[in-house]
Amino acid sequence: MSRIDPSRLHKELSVGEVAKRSGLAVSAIHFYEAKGLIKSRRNAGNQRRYTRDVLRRVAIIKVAQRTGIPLASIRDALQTLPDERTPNSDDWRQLSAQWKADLDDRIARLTKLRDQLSGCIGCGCLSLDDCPLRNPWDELSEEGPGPRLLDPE
Amino acid sequence: MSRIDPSRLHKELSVGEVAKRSGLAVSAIHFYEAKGLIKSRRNAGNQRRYTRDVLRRVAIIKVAQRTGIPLASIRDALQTLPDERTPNSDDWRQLSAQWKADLDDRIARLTKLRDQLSGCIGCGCLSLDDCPLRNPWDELSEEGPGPRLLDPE
DNA sequence: TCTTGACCTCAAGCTTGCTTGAGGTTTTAC
DNA sequence: GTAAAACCTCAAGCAAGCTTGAGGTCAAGA
Repeated sequence: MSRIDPSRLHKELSVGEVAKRSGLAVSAIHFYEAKGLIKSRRNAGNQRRYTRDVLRRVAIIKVAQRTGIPLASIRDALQTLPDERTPNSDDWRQLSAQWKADLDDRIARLTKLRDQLSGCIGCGCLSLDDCPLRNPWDELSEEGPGPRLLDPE
Repeated sequence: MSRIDPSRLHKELSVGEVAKRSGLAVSAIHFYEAKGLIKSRRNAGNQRRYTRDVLRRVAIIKVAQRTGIPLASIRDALQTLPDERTPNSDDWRQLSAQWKADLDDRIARLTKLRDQLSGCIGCGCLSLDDCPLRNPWDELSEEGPGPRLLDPE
């Protein structure tokens, strides 16, 4: 009775298909695989074949990236998922809760910075040693451009 | 009557002194100069000598960096200041107002992302095409790691 | 005077997240 | 059966924001 063609439903995906469906470049998918964020099997001709759960994984990766999480951390998080299993909503709940906490933190720090900036606009206190903007020691180093190696440890 | 020694007050600063007082590495100061964010004159022995306003400029640079503004933009902003003038509080007002707007924007986008994340935690909708997290087209690309070249144009 | 320590100029390296290109194989469509 | 499209593997490149190193000069103190 099913109108769904099982051969189509269970077909593995080539990189090109994953790329199209995920909106990523093929090279990015190769890259993610090289970095251990996703996996594939190879067919007889050594071409990558993906199971459909890769689409969900990629979606998760993209969301996490938007929150500012570096790929290495995303990889670690994804590795907490049982291997080769399509991430289910419990998995997603866990990951997203963690990432939401990170986001909350980043938002809080940016907001604090903004408020200090507002308070300091025009005050000229940037020259004073007690200006809050010049003494950011109560804030973790921002995620933006800058030297990670110098992050407070 | 002044107890302040003018020779000390008007002394130019060496890179090392700027580094110590600003908390930056000497190499970073060289780098900023190479990138046109700050300037120096050279003494007879070709060593850099800075006027004290460099400290304020550096402070401004650091604040701007914390907001996530790239160095090139900071340089452009600083170049709107009359050359060789110590930035005063009017200058600062202008710059910081602009940067505050940027910050507001970034915060807004992160907040929206967080709210979507909250709404989606556990919903499993990451697999659906109409999940708000999978359709971020109403948000500008985040400032975090990721391909700038693919930013929506 | 002489010895450090601070300074100088390149050039190259590092990290993150990919892209691009070269040179070659496989799959697919006609 | 063949040509084009898609795929493969490296290697190198790019951007940002610096750091590190090499090789050499300058300045300040004993």
